[in-house]
Amino acid sequence: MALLQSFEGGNVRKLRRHEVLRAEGEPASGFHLLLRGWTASSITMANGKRHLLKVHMPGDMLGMPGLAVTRSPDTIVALSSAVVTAIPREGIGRLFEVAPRIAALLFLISQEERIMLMDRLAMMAAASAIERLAGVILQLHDRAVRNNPGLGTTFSHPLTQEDLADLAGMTPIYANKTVQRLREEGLIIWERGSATILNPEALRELAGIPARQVTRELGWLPL
Amino acid sequence: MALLQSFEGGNVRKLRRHEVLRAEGEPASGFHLLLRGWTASSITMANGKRHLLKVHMPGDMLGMPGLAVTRSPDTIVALSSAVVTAIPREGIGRLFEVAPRIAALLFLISQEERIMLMDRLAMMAAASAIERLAGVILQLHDRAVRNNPGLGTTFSHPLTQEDLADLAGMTPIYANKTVQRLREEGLIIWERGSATILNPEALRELAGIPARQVTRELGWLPL
DNA sequence: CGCGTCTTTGAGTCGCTTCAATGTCTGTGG
DNA sequence: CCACAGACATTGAAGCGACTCAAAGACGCG
Repeated sequence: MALLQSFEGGNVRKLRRHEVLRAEGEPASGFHLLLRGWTASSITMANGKRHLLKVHMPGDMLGMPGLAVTRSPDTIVALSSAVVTAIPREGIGRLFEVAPRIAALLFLISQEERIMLMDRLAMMAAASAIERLAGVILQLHDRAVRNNPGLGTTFSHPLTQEDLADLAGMTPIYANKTVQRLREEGLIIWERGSATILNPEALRELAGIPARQVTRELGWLPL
Repeated sequence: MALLQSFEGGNVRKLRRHEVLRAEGEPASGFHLLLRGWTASSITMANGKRHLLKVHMPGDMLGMPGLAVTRSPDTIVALSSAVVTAIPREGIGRLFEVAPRIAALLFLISQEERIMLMDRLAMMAAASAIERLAGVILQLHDRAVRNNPGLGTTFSHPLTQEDLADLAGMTPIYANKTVQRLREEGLIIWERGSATILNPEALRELAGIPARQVTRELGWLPL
């Protein structure tokens, strides 16, 4: 990450909540690193419905898939006030030349991202509303913990219930009713600004997708 | 692709239809290259429902995301009789050392895969059954064309309507009814073994996600 | 020719959406 | 410090899209 930042040109940008960093269809020739705050990647369909693909937390790389296509496939929007730094694609090119191990790690991170998308895809396509919502909240917590080891079962977030609905693929009204069901069953606490996982095991079983464990054995990577 | 094959040890394997190459949860220390036939990647959830994440066609790399985790996240199953060749992860490691440009191209392919998953995710979460099915069939055709430029609007496939249902996230019964709606509206022909896109524009508009164009400008990659 | 796989059809039910309205919080200006 | 406005959360009722259950037809393979 520090190495990546060394390729930037001090190109830091501050975003206010709801401000768009990059819209679908715009040409894009690089990606961004999220330094502070939360952002999200979304796709708006021809039928007008919006879906939040992923929520980004500090340390995440934004807009990487856009490197492969001429026009940005997704819209990147700030969920809270946020700070990002732009990284030109030439930085990635250099990385593959001078730091093959880092490049390979970046490759592995992309595979992890694929797995997260695969899990979300399976859930959205084959799970009920309450299962989907359980999965979404669980994934948020998992990622909050990963970015901040030592975090307990409570994490803070800037999400509205409408954001949650767009993440879980349902109506805000039904998201509200489903949150209440999860509350009544003693699985979570959900309030403005923060959430708590009360029963991680039950929640994960409800979500229906197992926790993934990242490979630690990396001897096959270049040095 | 030829370079990748040079890393294999003649480790070719033939699969019969419905045979599983690699099941969810199994440890896996490499990936595969599909030489002939079609396979698919699927996830089965705790509630028992199966979802087909992606259909693979000859030339596709199978099980790449598994490199990042200790246990295979998905099940790879043959949709027709198929031939694959195993590629150990050490091959990938070497690639990043000796062929940075190829490694970078592999990285870009992973980003394309991410975009395909993002599109599918948005569709499954935010589109109606007929829109989802239109999108699925369109993506199959797009990929068939990409693997075989010069192909017209008809492509052959080994998919049953149940496979189609698992791809589009719906019941086989409803998939059947939805296929018939698409037929009645003159958008497609769907029969055992082959399919034809009758009205690509209308189908794409129905699907609600624009066609993506791959970057041709690759000057920023290492040589 | 017959059996298994796949496709098609119909009826009843339920999960989720839509529409409409009320209640509650948060920040901001007077 | 209070009043107000806008954003967000909550509630209820009606409607529809997709599922479930059940059964019959068609295809293709041995």
